[in-house]
Amino acid sequence: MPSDNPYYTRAPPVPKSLGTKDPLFGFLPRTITGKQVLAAMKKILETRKKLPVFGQMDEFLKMFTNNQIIIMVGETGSGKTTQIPQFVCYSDLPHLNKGQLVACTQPRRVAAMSVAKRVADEMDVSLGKEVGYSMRFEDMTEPGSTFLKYMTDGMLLREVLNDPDLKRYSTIILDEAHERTLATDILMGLLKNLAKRRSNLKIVVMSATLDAQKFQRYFSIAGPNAPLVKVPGRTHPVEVFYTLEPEPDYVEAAIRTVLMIHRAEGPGDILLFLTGEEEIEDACRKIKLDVDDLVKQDPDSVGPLICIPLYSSLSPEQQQHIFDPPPCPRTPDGPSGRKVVISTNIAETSLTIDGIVYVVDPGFSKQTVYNPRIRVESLLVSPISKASAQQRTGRAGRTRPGKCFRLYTEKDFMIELEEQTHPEILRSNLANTVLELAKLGVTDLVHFDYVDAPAPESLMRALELSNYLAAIDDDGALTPLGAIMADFPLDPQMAKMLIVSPEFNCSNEILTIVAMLSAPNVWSRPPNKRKEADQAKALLTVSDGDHLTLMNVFNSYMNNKHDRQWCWNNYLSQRALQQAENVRSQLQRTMERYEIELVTTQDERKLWQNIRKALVCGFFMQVAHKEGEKNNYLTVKDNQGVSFHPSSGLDSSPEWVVFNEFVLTTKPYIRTVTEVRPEWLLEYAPNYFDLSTFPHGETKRALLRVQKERALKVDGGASNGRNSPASDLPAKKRKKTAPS
DNA sequence: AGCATGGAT
Repeated sequence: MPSDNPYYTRAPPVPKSLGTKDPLFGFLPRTITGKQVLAAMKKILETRKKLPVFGQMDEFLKMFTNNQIIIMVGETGSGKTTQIPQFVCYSDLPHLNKGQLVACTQPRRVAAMSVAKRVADEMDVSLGKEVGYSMRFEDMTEPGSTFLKYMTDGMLLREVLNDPDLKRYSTIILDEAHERTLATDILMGLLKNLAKRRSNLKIVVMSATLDAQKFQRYFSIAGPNAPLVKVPGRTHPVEVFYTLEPEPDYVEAAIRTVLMIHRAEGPGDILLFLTGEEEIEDACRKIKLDVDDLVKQDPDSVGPLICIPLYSSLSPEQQQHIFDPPPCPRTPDGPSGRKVVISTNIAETSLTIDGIVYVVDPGFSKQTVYNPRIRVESLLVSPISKASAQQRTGRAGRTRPGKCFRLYTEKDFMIELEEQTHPEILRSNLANTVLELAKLGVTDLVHFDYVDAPAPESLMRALELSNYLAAIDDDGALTPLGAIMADFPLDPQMAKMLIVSPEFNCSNEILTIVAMLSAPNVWSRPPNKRKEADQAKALLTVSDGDHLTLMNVFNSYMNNKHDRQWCWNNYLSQRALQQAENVRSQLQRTMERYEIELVTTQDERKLWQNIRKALVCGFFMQVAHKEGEKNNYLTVKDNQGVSFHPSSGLDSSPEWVVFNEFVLTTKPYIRTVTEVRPEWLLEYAPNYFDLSTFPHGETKRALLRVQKERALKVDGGASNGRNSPASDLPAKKRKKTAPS
């Protein structure tokens, strides 16, 4: 996406770091001497020179000069992320060619931003000018000036959709390729292909050691293997301990281990990996109680200890606590204090905590698994891979030699753990990916040159969905509607619903609902304030459907002028609501590009009905039908038994509902549920609800009854007989009447 | 009846 596009906002400059590591630390304006400046320059250069990768500059540049694609392997602390892109700039000299850029992708936003800042400092240029970064909602680049751009991998993937040749880039560096994010995997496939078309494009793939061979073989376009540059890391040794027997209860074992370390090991902070919010908060409470007991028994030998939880739904301010210093000894010469950070796998890659000397690794994490047969993504607690275990271990050796306690046997590590975590492309719903590839003209999705090919069944499921949504025709080619859908940063169901919503005179409302569904959960429910939070939620609930409740929350937030206190009083996350507002305006700009009108219906009852009709146009494959008297529902066609998620505010138990997602936690649940009428299913999704091919059962019988009633009505002249909007492009100019 | 990662657009 070009940076001169008004679609993106410029973020305020990142404030200069005041840390003691900053080469300008202690500098006071208008008092600087030449000696100070030289010292700062020397300091920057010396830090760079100490990086292992610096010694291999010449080797890298030779390899880079002579090859189009190279693989670069560097462990943590090698300096590859900050240095290699600079080396490439010295080689490419992109600033001589106006508008030319070197890009370096990162899987995470924070990394793109902080690395760009560091590199701007090293090159002595200002961030956002010569060196910049680009990610969703934040473009810190200047067209014409920026020649080195750090960006998220998803951002570059978006950019390819509109400029398949990526002509502005002289070199593209894919960093952290071993993480195998969906976006990086697709980019690898596309870039391998693009390299054949653009001989002047260079590609550098940077990864951890284990995967190098795989990438070398995959990118072997000029020989049996793509050339490799290998740089050692710079970390401290970590001693690894295993349990002798498998631990039946890993949380209990983890707590025991933390206490053991606290009593018996020397100073240094602890990092414990658990799987989720509840488990973490629980462990924090238990450890605190146990330590209090220990201190009571033996105050002279047990130091104070603080527990700090870390998971993604905490606010950035709360996350900052991981950098708090450990507590002071209770008496000047008493036993030293210790900090325990209890974290999800967010601390495995995304956040580094200095001062960690001990890691406790029970060997589990929550992972999404996709089951294409029932079209369901679910979160499961699963054993981690060897690569993950090593990554966790490494977190103990950032500042000095450390210890890692693995709560499983060495035999289990050797035999039971997989080498690598399965790449995301093998574990995901590919609906978005299929549209993106189709937009790039990839028609044979099964034979696309993937690093790891997804299961054909996953692709078939995604193609089937796209076809029912009329985004892809029966020959697998993208329809004009599909081309528009691919441009929205949304799941195809939501894109479809948004694009057809002007037909129902409710695009204004659907835009809000889609934005809310794309944002993080807005409801906060603190464990000690559950009742109050539920009461506050009840006041904002619209009993006709959870989608309408989401809309109501957003509108109330706007009516209350984004008030912080109002959010707080109503147990709502202001961060999530702000995010929804951001998404909403981004989507609105995309709508404007395609002249999709923003319209509404005045009559409130009609409006709600229209909204539900638009929902059906996108989510007709996610419909459940009530079976029997109680809260028992069966999903249509798949016949999966489901219940409403406890968070649902829908109280009337209607016969037919659409749902936004299926979640498998303690039970199969459907979350965010709204009542719909069965005749809409037949009218707006006739292909999917073709009863002649429908599985037999109560659902089919109910639909047949509806069909019969409809036929009678048509004879009475109630239907206007026009085409269903579910298969059409939106009409640009429409009458302001809602369809009957 | 009982709310469950983390990353991206």
